[in-house]
Amino acid sequence: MRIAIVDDDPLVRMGLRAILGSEAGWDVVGEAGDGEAAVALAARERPDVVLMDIRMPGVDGLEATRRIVSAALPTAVLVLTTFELDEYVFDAMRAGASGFVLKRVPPAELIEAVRVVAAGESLLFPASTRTVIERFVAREPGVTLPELTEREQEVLRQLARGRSNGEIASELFLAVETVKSHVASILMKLDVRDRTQAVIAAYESGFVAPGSPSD
Amino acid sequence: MRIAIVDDDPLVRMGLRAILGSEAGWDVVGEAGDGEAAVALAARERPDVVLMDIRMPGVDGLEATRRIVSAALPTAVLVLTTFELDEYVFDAMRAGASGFVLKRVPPAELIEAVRVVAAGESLLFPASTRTVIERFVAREPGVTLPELTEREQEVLRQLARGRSNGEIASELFLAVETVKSHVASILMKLDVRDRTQAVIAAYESGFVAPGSPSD
DNA sequence: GGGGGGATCCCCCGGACGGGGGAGGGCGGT
DNA sequence: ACCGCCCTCCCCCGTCCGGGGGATCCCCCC
Repeated sequence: MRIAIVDDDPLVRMGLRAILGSEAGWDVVGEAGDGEAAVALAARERPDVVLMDIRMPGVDGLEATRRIVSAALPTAVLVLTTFELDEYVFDAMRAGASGFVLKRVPPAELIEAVRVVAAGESLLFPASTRTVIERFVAREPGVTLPELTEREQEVLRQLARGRSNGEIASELFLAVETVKSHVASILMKLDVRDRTQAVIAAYESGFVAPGSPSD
Repeated sequence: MRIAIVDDDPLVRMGLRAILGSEAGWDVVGEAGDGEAAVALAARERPDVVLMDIRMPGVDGLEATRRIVSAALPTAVLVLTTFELDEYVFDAMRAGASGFVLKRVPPAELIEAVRVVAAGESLLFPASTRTVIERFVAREPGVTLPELTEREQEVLRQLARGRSNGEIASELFLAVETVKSHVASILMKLDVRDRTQAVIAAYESGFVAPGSPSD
C-alpha cells in the first residue's frame, strides 16, 4: 500500500505519517503542502491513496482532487478535514473523492478508512452520511401531484417531453381537440397557466425526473 | 441501550442477540420474526435501535421501517441484509432507515454501527456508500448547456420559472421584443423548438434543479 | 334508472408565441 | 478603423396555445 499525504501543516503530516507508517506493508511515498505539489506528487508516485486536506494555500484540496481524479490515476483520494462543514462533503464528492473523514478520528478508524478507499469503495464519517442521505431522500418524489387521471398523466408525460398538442395527438391516437381538453384539465388541476408551468410542476413534484430517457 | 431484533430466521436472531448482549449495558428487549410483529414490538418497547431484516414473510422490513419511522418513535432502524443489492439501499433510505449494513460484517463493526445509529447518525457499508455517492453525483449539474450569454442564462432561468415573455420583460426591465430575441437565441442554441423544450433542457442538463426556490 | 366522472370530439376566438427580417449602440480584439 | 459579438429594440405574420362554450359515449356507483 503506497500512500501520499497532502496537508499544509507539517505537524499534521508528521502525525499522519506516524499513524500510517506503523501499519505493516504500508509506505508513505511522499508529502505535499499544497494542491499544486499534490497533483505533481500523485502523478509522479501514483500512490494507491492520497490523504487530502481541503484548506490549503494556493490550489486547494478540492481542486487538487478534481485534477487527480480527472488524470485517471490509479489513486483514490481520501479527504481529511477538521470541520464537519456539510458543503465540503458535497464538494468533495463532486470532485471525485472516495472518502471523507474527520482528522480527529481514532487512528484505527483512519487506517480502516484508507483500507476501504484503497479497495475501491467509499466511505463517509457518520454525520456526513446522515446529511448525504437526507439530501438524497429530499430529492425523491415526495410531493404528489393533485390526482390526475390515467390519461392526464399520460398527456403530462408527453408534455414533459416537449411534445406539441399535435404530436401528442399522433402519439396517443387522439384528436387534437381531445389533447387540448386533457391539457386544459391538467392546467386547471395543477393550477398553472400554460404547458411550460405544467412541465415545471412535473419536474418539481418528481412526477418526472431529470435523467429519464427523452423518448 | 435497548435493542430490538427483527429477522425471520431464529438462528440469525440468536446470533445477533449473542453479539449485542455481550456489550456491557446493552439489552435486547425483544425479537420479531416478521414486519407486523416488528412494528408492534417497536411501539411497545420503544427501543433505541431496531435491527431490521428486509426479506421477511408478510410485511417486509422496508414497510415495517416505514411504519416505525412514521410513528415518530425514538427508535433508529438499522437495516441488516444478506445481499448487496443496491436498490435495497435506496429503498431503505427512502423508508427512513438510519443505517444499512451486511449481516456478515465482523461483530465489532456491527456493534459500532448500532452505536452510530443510536447516536442519531447514519451509516452505510462501504460498497453502498460508493453507490449512493455515484448516484448522487450523477444527479449533479454535469452537462453544460451550449454557451449561453449572461443575459440568455438569466432569461432561461426565468423561463424555467414559468414566466411569460411579458413577465420576464418586467422582471428584467426590458422590452418584450428584447426578451423575444433572447428567447429566440436560446431556442436556437439549445436546438429546441419552443420555451417548454428549453425548460426541459434546463432541467435535464442540471442548469436548474428540482427543489430550487420557485421565486 | 339516474347521476357523475372520465374520455372523446367539435367550434370560436383572442392572445401569446416563434420565425423572419432589420437596426442601432457598446465593447473588445486585430 | 474595422469587425464581431452582445444587448437592445422594432415590425410583420402565421401558428400554436389556452379559454369559452358545447356534445356524445361509456362505465361505475348509488
